[in-house]
Amino acid sequence: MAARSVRDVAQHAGVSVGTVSNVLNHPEKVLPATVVRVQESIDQLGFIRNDAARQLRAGRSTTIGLILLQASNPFFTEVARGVEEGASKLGFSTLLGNSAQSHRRELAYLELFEQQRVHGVLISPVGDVTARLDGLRRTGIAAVLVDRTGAGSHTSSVSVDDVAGGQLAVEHLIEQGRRRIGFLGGRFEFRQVTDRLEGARRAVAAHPGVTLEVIEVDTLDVLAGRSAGDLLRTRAAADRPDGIFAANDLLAVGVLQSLVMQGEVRVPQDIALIGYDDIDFASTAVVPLSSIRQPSERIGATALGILLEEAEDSTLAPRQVVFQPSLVARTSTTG
Amino acid sequence: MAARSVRDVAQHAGVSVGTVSNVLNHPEKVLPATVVRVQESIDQLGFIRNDAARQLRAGRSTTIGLILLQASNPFFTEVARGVEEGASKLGFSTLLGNSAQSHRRELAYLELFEQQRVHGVLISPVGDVTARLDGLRRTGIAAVLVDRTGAGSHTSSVSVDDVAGGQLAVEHLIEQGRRRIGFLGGRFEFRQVTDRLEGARRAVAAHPGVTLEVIEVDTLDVLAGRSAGDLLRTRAAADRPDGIFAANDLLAVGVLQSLVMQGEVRVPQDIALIGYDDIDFASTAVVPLSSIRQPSERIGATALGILLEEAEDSTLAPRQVVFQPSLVARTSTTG
DNA sequence: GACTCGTTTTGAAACGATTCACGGGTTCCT
DNA sequence: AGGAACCCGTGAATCGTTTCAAAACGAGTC
Repeated sequence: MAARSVRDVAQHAGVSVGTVSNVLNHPEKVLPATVVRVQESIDQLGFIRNDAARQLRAGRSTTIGLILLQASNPFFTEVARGVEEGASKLGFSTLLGNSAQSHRRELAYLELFEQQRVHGVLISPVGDVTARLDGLRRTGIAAVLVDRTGAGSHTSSVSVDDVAGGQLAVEHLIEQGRRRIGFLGGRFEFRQVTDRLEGARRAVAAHPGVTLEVIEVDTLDVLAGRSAGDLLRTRAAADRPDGIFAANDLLAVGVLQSLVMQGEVRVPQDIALIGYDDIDFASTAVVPLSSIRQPSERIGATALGILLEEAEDSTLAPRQVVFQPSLVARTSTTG
Repeated sequence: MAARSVRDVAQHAGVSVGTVSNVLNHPEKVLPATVVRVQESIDQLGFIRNDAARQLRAGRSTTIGLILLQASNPFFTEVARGVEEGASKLGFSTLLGNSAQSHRRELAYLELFEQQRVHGVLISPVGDVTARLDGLRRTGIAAVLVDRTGAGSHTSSVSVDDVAGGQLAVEHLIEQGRRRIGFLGGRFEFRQVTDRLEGARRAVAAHPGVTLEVIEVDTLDVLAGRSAGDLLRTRAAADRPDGIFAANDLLAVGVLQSLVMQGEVRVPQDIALIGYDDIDFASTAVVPLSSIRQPSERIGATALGILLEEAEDSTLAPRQVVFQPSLVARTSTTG
């Protein structure tokens, strides 16, 4: 019942509403004694600012809208954490939406965020949202793409160089003396996957005598990895790869289970194995798994930074930040 | 720049602002022809409702505040998904806060949510927030506890019966013929852990001849499980448990790796193993892991339901809903 | 033509915080 | 003493939406 307003506080403290507002927002403009008196009234009445009224006046909120492609993916969870921490430090809150790879849901969130007049939008898009984002910008809402390059559009972006990641992985395998590289992956409609393969291709091309075999799977999970591993085990040792680069860690863990469980193939002695993403489970796998690590939290924090700058000054030229992934070498490649 | 308001739309369509508002909220009260005309103006101008103004008028928002104990924990992620999906279906949005087990952050979120005049608050609390929640309720903001019982307070709650879960796990081991049960766990300051142990105790007590050994670990992760497994392996077969109940799946996976990797101890022939939580990795472990499953999404959805009811009618008596966990039997216990 | 009903639309009054042009008061300078 | 400069505080106007009493209109009835 007790929803106190500035008016109540003003009355209680014997000042005008304007003064109460100034105590809240520009205390330096108010006589210290008055500040104290008003503050006491605020505490006594349990007054809490009504954010809706603030926003209405201000024209926009202090909330950042964040739309994730897939909330269950640890990579995005970490990106979100980076955003959230940075935002709360600066007094912004975060409204989180999970598009779950649905373009429809993604658009619904954009509409919701526009209704809320959010301060800005961070999005790892499913479909083509450039037009929609341009529309937002016209109404004064900045937007930044996450984990996708915005090259060619008016939108800034923060992404990771997956080609470099693939190259890093395969070059590491080659350095460990491997000559018959296998790329394990699938769902080539995802840019991430094709980029990683492209990186693998480049690494192989730079080293004469090294061959690349592409082993396609239907999904990027543990079970798919395990069946791929089962298949590899049936081959003659000379006929199978001596180094495998899996498009993600789940696949790699599956392969690992299949190879190691039977004791026939040793990792890394017979086959060196490297994954991608460096999920928590990579380091605790039966054989600690080498992987490629993306600076997920930094991606989120950086995207937030750019977003806030553009929210202040909409004339800034769009920027495309591309982070470089890094190699995490563990037993599965180094022995 | 172009932030159209109802006034703009009204002018463009040649009607009054009241009519525009009615088209938006009570279209049945407006002549169909007028609805069409107004709708066209809305589309042409690209008008988007200002939510802040709506909320200001309505007195509260259509946002649900959700405060999670630990966003990185899959259990809470799933709870959040349950809340989020239910909410968006009903036209509510979700504001997500991660207290990360910090009481300070938890309080900060509560304050933020009160400023936002959220429709209601769902919280898995760190510290004692009952007083704060009572305060919220007095200002018309409902609150429901998640994954913690609110017995004795004015607050409704939705939780899981961890005692029953522990009992279920150990009874399952006993049914499989195991007589020397080991409970693997630690951090006994967490109610969850002690409850699960209590459940194990009860199951053992109900079966004469069955013994229970508590094996304490410092953390609840894979590495701790692995060292515990290493320790067990050094014991004589007759002297070690023939059935192990781990306080969570991470521990269980660690034990599994240690036991199975050396080939000395077979799971489940020599030692049957069951975990808790049924995380994704349980089913894809080297030996598919039996586990206790909590209906996480349903917890979230149920909590949301109660919250919305209480938000409509604040005189409702608080309810304490306790869900029963279920057994997921896999190879690690059944062979 | 005057009347009543019922339907549709109108427009002003909220909601609560912020802003800003203004007024009253003091200090300091000339 | 007159006035400029400054400091504090005031209160009405504003943001955009919803609501609701009242007005406008049309159709039907006597």
